[in-house]
Amino acid sequence: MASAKRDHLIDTALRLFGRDGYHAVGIDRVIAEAGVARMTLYNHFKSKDELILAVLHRRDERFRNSFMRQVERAAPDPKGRILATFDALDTWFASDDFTGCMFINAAAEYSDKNDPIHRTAREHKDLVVDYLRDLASKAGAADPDGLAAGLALLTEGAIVLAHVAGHKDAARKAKKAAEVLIRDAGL
Amino acid sequence: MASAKRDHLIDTALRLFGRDGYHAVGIDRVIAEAGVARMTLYNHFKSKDELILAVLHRRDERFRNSFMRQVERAAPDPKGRILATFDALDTWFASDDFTGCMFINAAAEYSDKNDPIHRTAREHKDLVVDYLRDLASKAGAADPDGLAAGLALLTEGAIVLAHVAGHKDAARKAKKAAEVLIRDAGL
DNA sequence: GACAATATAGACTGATCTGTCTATTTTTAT
DNA sequence: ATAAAAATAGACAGATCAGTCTATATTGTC
Repeated sequence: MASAKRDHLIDTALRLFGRDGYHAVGIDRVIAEAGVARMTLYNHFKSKDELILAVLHRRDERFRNSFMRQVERAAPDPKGRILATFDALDTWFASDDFTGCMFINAAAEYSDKNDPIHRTAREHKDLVVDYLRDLASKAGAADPDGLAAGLALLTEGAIVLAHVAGHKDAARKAKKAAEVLIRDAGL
Repeated sequence: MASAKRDHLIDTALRLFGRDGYHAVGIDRVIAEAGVARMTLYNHFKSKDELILAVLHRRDERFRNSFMRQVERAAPDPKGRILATFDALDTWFASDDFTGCMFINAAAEYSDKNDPIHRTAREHKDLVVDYLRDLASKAGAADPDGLAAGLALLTEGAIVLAHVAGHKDAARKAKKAAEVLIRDAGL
């Protein structure tokens, strides 16, 4: 299953889909940029949709191994980690190749809720909420579900305003609002 | 400029682009669904991109004449109107044809910040923030900019979680968080 | 070195894409 | 009624789309 070519194809497709979208990027461009033969792609993936799914899974995996780890490195305590979440967002938004969230963008292009691509996007967002709920719970919030919901709203809102509206300070604004919610939760 | 055919084309395209996305919907499908000749479309719009821009402008206009008016009808005072914003969101999310925000989705497919389509999406989001800032200011918030930013984050976050994650209660959760921010702003 | 697995280039299908052109018909306004 | 404007159907161009097939070449493994 795992192979160097397959890996390289996923990485290339991730970059292209992330920048230009899923429908706008054709198979031809993926294989050209990857420097790989057409049949190599189709030997590793049954279809373009399968490639997109592999891309989203890799993105999700990177989120866990990069974003989450960054938060965990930044602070030892749950409350500190909640706040560090918004610092990590800020870093992400500031990167040159920031083109929004691949899952939000995927759901935009595949609006059918039963489409595996949309479903994968949903699963990722549920993971984010679960992560925040876990932190809220460990931090001893009065209502962990409520706090997690508020934090998730601020997180997703920040991604949208940073990408769509170009608000460079979206993460910092979100952090300030998060501090209010955290205080309200008794922390 | 204005004509019945042109109007009908914009409405049809709005429905199709809104449901299936911008790249996924071709000119052929727009004219077929609109029951209009090919050249009729190209006589009214120079290109597909021009049609998309017309669609976004109509969507923005409908937002002002529908969403904003709904909020203004719901409450006479600024604070009440801020809260009514989230009720209006809730109604929107509950509609059968809810497929997310056309501006967020447009920015997803046209990530180049200088693309007129992306720019139009940005302008719409700025309008939303301006509207919330006006309400926050009139309500007498200590820091209208800060409150407006927080409310905008909750608004956009709710749209994303309702669409991508299918969270039916996103608007109500956002309203609860908004109440906390409003209280913190001294209202 | 031999064998099997993997990758290669590129032709090919059939569909779809945006946009142009023409020749004819319908609508509108005077 | 007549002239001008708008809409029509449909062919056409040239590009691109996803996906299949084949025949050759390059790998990696024992």
